Amino acid sequence: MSKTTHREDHLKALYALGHSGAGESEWVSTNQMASHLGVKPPSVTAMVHVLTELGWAEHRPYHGARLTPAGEKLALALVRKHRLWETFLVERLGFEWDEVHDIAEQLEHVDSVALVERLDQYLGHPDVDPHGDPIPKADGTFRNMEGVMPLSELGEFECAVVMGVKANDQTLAAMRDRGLGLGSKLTKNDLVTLPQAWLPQLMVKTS
Amino acid sequence: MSKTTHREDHLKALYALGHSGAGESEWVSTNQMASHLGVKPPSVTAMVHVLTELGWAEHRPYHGARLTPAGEKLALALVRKHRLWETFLVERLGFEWDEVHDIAEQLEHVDSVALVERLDQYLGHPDVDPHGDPIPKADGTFRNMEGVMPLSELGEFECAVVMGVKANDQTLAAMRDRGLGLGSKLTKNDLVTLPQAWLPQLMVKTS
DNA sequence: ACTTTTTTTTAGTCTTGGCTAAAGTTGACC
DNA sequence: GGTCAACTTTAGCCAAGACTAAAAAAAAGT
Repeated sequence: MSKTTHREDHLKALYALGHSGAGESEWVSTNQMASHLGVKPPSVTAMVHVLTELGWAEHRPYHGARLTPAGEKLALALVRKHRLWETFLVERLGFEWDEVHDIAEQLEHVDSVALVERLDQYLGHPDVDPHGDPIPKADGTFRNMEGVMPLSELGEFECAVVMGVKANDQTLAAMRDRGLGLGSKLTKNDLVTLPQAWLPQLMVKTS
Repeated sequence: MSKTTHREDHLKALYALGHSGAGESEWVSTNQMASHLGVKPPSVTAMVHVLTELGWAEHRPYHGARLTPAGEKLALALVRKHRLWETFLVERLGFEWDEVHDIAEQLEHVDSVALVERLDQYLGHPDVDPHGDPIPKADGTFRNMEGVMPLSELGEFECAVVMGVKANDQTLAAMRDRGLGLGSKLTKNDLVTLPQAWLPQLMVKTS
């Protein structure tokens, strides 16, 4: 991996782990990043220092790290690229939604602003990727995701529509085998017939 | 750059410099490779040793290096990827032929056999890239390029068609400004009106 | 054929990012 | 509040690939 790719991977980890909730960028521990990146903690400490030097992250020793606004902007651009490529792979090349993550992981590091913008245009400025995750616009704004929540947190409902999925490739493939996809309609009955592990992973909206 | 990317770049250099003529893989000097890759000769020597270890090249000290059949196969796969991506960028994303080399240089290192094959299919199994260079098939075979030669080597002719261009991005842009492209028709008159430096770069076929 | 120049390789150093082992902090539990 | 466990950082080492400077080989000139 290039110097740049390494930095980008750590930026993305910081972003991914610091935005699990709905709020602002949260402090992320070295251990969390290390296990997320498949690397040992000391390596993360070293890279966090580099990101700090670059003004992309701040570091409170023994406490954690988080993105600066500048770092957040860069991270969002990476998320944008990743999700646009995933959309391309599924919509245009005919891949399944469980096959595209690793390929997009490589494509997102290609460095060309013109390429991203042309790809976005070619795809018709999509709002969400094949997993229902919103695609940031070039200015960093997001599609509004109000009313979407995990199926496990839904109380009483009659009918819900799948708006997104948070799962690994293996689970995604299993869901596909079951006929589940974006837009699938669910009823109360599915709460007991679907694998229980899937309930927090299925992001739905009542209709 | 990753370890793999570095190796691939040296393989490609070996391929590009060893196939200028029509014959088999020729011996390439360390200096040639170094200047082609923008690197100093000792770095090339080191990498050639690595490629030799891997069975992709052979090295005759103080004489040069050349690809083994295994290395040639890998190099051809890289050329295939590069030219397919260039075709995608021009045909689908609307880039100009002088804008795509550097982007394709990055895209070609993405590692996924399925991606290349789907891309090839999506593009309709093109025979040549936007510069008229033949795109190797998955099995390594090429489109037949008989009868195509540099305009400078053409003797008497009435009308010639541009089948390919061997030029850097700057020259490509200048040719585009002149209205030159694949399929452009040329006459004897163009031999004197066109910049003389272009004559060996324009690959043509009499019609 | 011998010397000189050019090219190539070897030797040794630097940078970047990874690792293990040891030292330093933090926080939790009595 | 003291001790202990968990987590984080520092220290020191390795690998890969780049570089410069020096040695070795090949090529060229006389």
